[in-house]
Amino acid sequence: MPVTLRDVADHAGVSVKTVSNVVNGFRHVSPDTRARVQEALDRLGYQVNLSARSLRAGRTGIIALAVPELRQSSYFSELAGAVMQHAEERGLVVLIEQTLQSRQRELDVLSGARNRLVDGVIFSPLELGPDDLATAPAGLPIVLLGERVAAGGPLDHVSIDNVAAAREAVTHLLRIGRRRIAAIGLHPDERIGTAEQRFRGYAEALTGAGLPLRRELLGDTGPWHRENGAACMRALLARDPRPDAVFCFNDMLAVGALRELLRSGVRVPEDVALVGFDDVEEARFSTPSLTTVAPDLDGVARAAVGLLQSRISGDRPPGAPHTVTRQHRLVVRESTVGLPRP
Amino acid sequence: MPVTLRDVADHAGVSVKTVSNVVNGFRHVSPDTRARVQEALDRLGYQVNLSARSLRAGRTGIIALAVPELRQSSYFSELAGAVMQHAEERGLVVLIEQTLQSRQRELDVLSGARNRLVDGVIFSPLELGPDDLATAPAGLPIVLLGERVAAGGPLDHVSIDNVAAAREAVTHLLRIGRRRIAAIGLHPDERIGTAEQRFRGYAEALTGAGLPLRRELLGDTGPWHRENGAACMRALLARDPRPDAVFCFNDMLAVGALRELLRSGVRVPEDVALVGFDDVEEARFSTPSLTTVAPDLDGVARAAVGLLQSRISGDRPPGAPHTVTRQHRLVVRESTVGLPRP
DNA sequence: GTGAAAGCGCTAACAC
DNA sequence: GTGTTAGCGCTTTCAC
Repeated sequence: MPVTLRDVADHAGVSVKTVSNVVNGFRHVSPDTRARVQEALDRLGYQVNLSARSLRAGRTGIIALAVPELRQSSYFSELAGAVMQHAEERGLVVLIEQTLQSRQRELDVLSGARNRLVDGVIFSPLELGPDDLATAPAGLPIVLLGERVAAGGPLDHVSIDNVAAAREAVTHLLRIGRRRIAAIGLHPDERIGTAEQRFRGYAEALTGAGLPLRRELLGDTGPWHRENGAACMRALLARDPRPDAVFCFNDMLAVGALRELLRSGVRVPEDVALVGFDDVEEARFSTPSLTTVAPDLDGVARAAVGLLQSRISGDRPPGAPHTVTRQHRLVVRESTVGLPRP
Repeated sequence: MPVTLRDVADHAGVSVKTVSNVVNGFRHVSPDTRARVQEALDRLGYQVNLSARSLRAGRTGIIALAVPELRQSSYFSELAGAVMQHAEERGLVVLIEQTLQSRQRELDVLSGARNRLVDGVIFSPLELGPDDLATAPAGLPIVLLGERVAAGGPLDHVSIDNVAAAREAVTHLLRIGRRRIAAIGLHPDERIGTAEQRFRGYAEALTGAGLPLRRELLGDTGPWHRENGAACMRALLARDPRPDAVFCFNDMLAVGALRELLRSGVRVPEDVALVGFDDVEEARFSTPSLTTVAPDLDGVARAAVGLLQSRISGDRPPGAPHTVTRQHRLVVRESTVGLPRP
């Protein structure tokens, strides 16, 4: 049987209000009373009932993080770790929600149908576009991550400059002399979203160098998982011309592509250079290690939690959405420049 | 302003109770009333207030999953994904808690101090031992994962047979002719826990083959992260005798060790064979791919959620702890047997 | 089949 | 400085 304020009050011979004051560190309590109450608190092992407090306060202190999935995408688990860390610093706990490539599940996140006891949501959508945002009720604070929904929409938004980052990645490949640069990770049915932006950066870099976009070098995939990277690489290797470099839209695809290249006896980077995106830990430890775009993950997480909390606390009333763009940098490793010459 | 049952009741011209009946699918409501209420529900966009329902019910439908961290250990993020999936099938949501190698944080998990609005906890401890379990209040259902707290303790417990699994892994190395088999991941200060059990299996396999335990082949590490695997491997390579095989206590260590071996020009598996533990996705995609012990992760997750729910629902009153041991199998890949002969 | 009322545990408002 | 009271939104008796 849980111990209530009432129980403690009875034991200490005071009112519930006084116990509440002590529990919440209210200043104006006589030392004598405070001591007596504290003793009763300890003896009975009182713990606040957060459901009751939440009901009263209209808040739970829980925020949701809605991501596609944790199992096959290291980026999202690293992101989750970062978000949890920054949330904790602000006294929030995080409830993670997997949307699992389901449009319906993403809509549920937006409407709050799935989690009605969270104060707000940090949401990395995969399926939804700007039109769907109309269904977001004004009541639930939402911060968007990633590029699925373009900046300028009705919601707060944190991202990096994906177009510029992709352009830099491909420019690096051009600079080391590659000309048949393939891309892996295209989602041709999408007009918006991260895939589209990274493709745009890729296309801009090629065009800027006076190179054509070649259909044979464009690798469509489903979800950005390792096995899809491998399958896509296999398809590219069978085509003519063979690429001499590959820009993968995330590191999972790159890891899969790398596996396939090495399995086929293709040398990396001598025959084919490889660039990924996200800079997950795994990229530092593959052989060859992976050149990749490193987003400021902690900056993204911190900004997202901060924006969300400013909405929850009411510091920023609904409307006037903010867009935060965090830094990124290209981390050059062995998959493009090879081992350091001894 | 959130819509309450009261609001809906007023709009539909019925009592709060009737609306509640409709919301909860109570059978004995006349079709006519039900339709009118439903219409009001839809029109006003009613959503239940879960804080209120939780306060009333004494339950929140949230369970916590307390793990060391998500960012550097793929195993725990894959585990988290699996737990979330099985929890959802049972109508529960999961709040993830990182204990970050902190003894105090683990104690807080146990006492429920950190999360007092969860109905129960699935807990994978790293720092705590059996003695600490005394501090677990009977009120909060807890299911333990892993071997930190030996079976037979006061709490429900789900794991695999780590000793047997480690023995099989090392026996495989013996069978392919290795004799100087090193181990990476020892925590020499610990008397219990996963490291101890995997070491025990390692030792049993060697002893069973009539081989001595050699101090030079034992690699102590801190946390089981990639960089520690690399550092530990570097140390082992500098010693005499050089190992001809390495059993890493998890896949992160193995990935780090592999990186270091390849960097040093050591051929895997020809010069040094490598075995990991956990079978994270990354192990399938490294080159060479990693021989590793695959625990029945879904089985573990399902059992943990099931045990926890049976405690929460009261199906199993406090006491009479269950221990569930799930299967494992050794997945043989290139890091021990090389590429398949064409 | 439907309604009235009590109360889950807490905190804010107000009295003393 | 401390106590009393009302009420957050819901579900659960118990009447009708």
